[in-house]
Order: sequence, then structure tokens, then C-alpha cells
Amino acid sequence: MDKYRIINDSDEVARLFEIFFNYVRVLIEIPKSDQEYCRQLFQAVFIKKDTIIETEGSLHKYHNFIVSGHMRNFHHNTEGKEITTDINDGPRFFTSYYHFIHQTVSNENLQCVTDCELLCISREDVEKAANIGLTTKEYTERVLQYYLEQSKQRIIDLTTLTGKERYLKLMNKHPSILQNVPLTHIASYLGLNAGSLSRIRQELL
Amino acid sequence: MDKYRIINDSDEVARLFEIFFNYVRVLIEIPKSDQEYCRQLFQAVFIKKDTIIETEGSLHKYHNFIVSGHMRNFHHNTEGKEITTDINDGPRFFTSYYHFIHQTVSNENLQCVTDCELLCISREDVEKAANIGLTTKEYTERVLQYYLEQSKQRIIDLTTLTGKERYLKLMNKHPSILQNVPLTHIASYLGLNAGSLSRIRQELL
DNA sequence: AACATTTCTTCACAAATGTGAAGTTAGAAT
DNA sequence: ATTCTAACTTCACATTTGTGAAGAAATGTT
Repeated sequence: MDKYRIINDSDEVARLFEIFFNYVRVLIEIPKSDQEYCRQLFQAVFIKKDTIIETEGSLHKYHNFIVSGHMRNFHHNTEGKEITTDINDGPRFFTSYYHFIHQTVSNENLQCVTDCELLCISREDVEKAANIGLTTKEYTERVLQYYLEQSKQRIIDLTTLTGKERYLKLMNKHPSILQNVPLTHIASYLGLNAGSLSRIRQELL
Repeated sequence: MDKYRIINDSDEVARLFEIFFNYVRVLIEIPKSDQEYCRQLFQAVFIKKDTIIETEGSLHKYHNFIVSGHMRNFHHNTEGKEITTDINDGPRFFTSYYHFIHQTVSNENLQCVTDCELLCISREDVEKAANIGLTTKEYTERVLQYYLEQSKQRIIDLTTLTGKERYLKLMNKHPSILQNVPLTHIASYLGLNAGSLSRIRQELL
């Protein structure tokens, strides 16, 4: 079975875009004409569990929107250990922002932890859309700001909360992550040892 | 003695702007005409040690550039405890980015920890400059991106390094912070208890 | 079903960090 | 100089987290 599969069925594609526009609408209203253009630029794909869609040491080509499923962002530290820096579920954009913006060789990997339905747009098409004067630019700014706000909160959590508190917070905000993503990755994301996380979970029973 | 003092002496002002443009030049080249306009928009001020220039519960009015001195960003958590989220020395921009952009009531305080020389521009003037088509907008984006990159690295450090390693890293990158900022604030910034930081310092002797 | 692989848990011990009180030092204020 | 306050250290003890090995459980593969 293939790891990638382009979704062609028009009903399926329509369903994905409906979720996409519902998500985007919260941040910014998109005119009908722009929506039509989006349907041309984004490609709908199904990606199998565990597939890595962008790898370290390369230029990341796509800006990805998770319609359904779970993804993580990870890299290898100097000792070769995997460090998971981000985990999220759809619907939501999920990209290695810094490298996508700077067009520098990335040191990060984007992996679909579960089966995923994605809407992907290439870097060039993002720019094409921005040049035509679509609402893209404004939207990109908001996505960046949202990401910044998330990072800020995460720093506060890491400096002020205990491991147990961070775990509970994640459990409350994203219960589906706990049910779908291996605890090894969650431990790394929370800044905990796998064994320590296991102990924390035990204490909560 | 006043806490704020507008710097009028033209030689002094010239010195501050020289440092400012030298800093900015690294990220983006500013045309002479724009530089002249900057001199009109930014105000040079001297601010005394310990003065808080923007407070929580208000709209932050200025975008601040530290020419010399040390500043910190802090807020109070639900238990009323001070949490220091950012510390830096000049030359460098230092602002509560999220709230400045969103123009929402801030929950953060900006404090000059030592005597500071600042160049400050009001929110309205930033927009004014952007509308006139100055290089401002592009520059603001880069500042934001830089801030994002910093946040990302800080998250990695908090999840993967021990307290001692984080302390050493700060010591190497910003030795002047250790000599000028109270350890209480540095401990909070590093996510450590003041006593623990003291112990770590002792072990390094 | 049988096997292999990954994920998760458990354990005992080590190391790191938190806590609050007490004491010391250093600076600021008068 | 004296006093006052804030900053820093120190200590003993509690709590949290790390570590690596071993085993149990779950999942995937053939």
C-alpha cells in the first residue's frame, strides 16, 4: 500500500475543503473567488501512518493543512536522539514555519503519526497567491502570530509547571493526542523522560 | 531625580542613532531618506534603573529599542508571583510583541533593570511609517521572525537541557546579563528556583 | 497461529530541583 | 556612619525527575 495517495474523488475533496474553509473562516473571511482559487492551489492527499513528508537536510516544499489526523515535528540532537518539538491534530496548519519562510535547508522532519488527510500548497503557489493580491498575506501573518502566542505560552508552562501539570494540561486541551500519539513522542514534547511520564500517568489513576 | 529624561543633546542623540542604524543594518539596508525620517519618529530617552515603562492592564504604546542597558519582561501568575519571561541587553528591540501587534490590553510589564538609553517609537508612528512605504514593514517581519526563532530555541533548551546547562548557555551568550540583572529574575527566566540557581553557581566554582 | 517489533510499564537507585528558614552580604537611603 | 532593605547564599530535607534494565502488553507481519 502506498504511503501517499492523491485524493481525486470530488465528494471527498469537497468535504476536505469544507473543513478547511470552516477553520480558516474563524481568523479571516475569504471571498468566494479566492476560495475557488484555493481549490486549484491546494492538493488533497491521504498519507499513511508513520510517513515522513518533509525531512531534515532538505528544503521543505509544502505548507500543510491537517484536515484530519496527527502530525509531529522532530529533529535529531547532537547525540542523535529524536527531539519532538511539536505535536498537533487537525484541523490546523502544520509546517516547519521558520524554514518554510526562510527557504533554508531544514533541520526538522514532519511526520504523520496517524493516517492523515492533508491539503498541501507549494511554496511557489503561496507566493503566487500573495502576488495576485489574495488575502493570503494577511492570513499568513495571523498564522504566524498564533504560532508565536503558542510558543510564548509553552515557554511559560515549561518554566513554571511541573511535568505532571504539563501532562494534565495537554490531556485537557488535546485529549485525542494522548490517544493517538506514542507516549515516547509526548514525553519528548513535554520535556520528560519516557519512564517519568509513565510514572506520572500511574500516579493519576 | 526623575525616572524618565528626554535626551536633547544633539551629540548624544547622534550617538544613539548611530548604534541603532548599525544594529538595524545587519538585517536590512535603510536608505538615507528613511534614516532621516527615523530620526524624527524615534525619541531618545534616558530611563533610570528599576523603572517600569509599560505595565500590565494597559495598552502598550511604544516599540522600544535598547541602545544600552538591560530590560526584562515579567507578569504575575495566578498566585501573584512574578514570572520573568524575557531578559535582554542592548542593542536590540525589546517589546511585548504580541500585545503591541494586537493592540490588546497587555498582561506584561516592561522594566529597565539597569539605567537604560532607549529609542522609542509610538504605535501610531510605526503605522504611519509603514503607510508611507518605508522599509518598516519588511523590517518588522524580520524582527518577528527573529523573535520566533529565539522562542523555538528556548523551548528546545527548556525541554532538553538541565538547569546547569541552561545557566551556562546564558552565561556564554550574555555574560553582561549575569553581571547586571538580579539572580532572582534570571532564575525565573531559566525556570529555576532562586536557591537552586545559587547552588548551581556554587558547584561551578 | 506464531513470531517479531514496538510501545508501555515497572523498579531500584541516582541525580536534580524545590522549599522555607536563617544568615550573610551588599547597596541604598537618611 | 548608621540604618534599612533587597539580594544572595546556605542548609537540611522533601519532592521530582532521570536512568537503564527488565518485563509485560499491544500491535503488526508472515
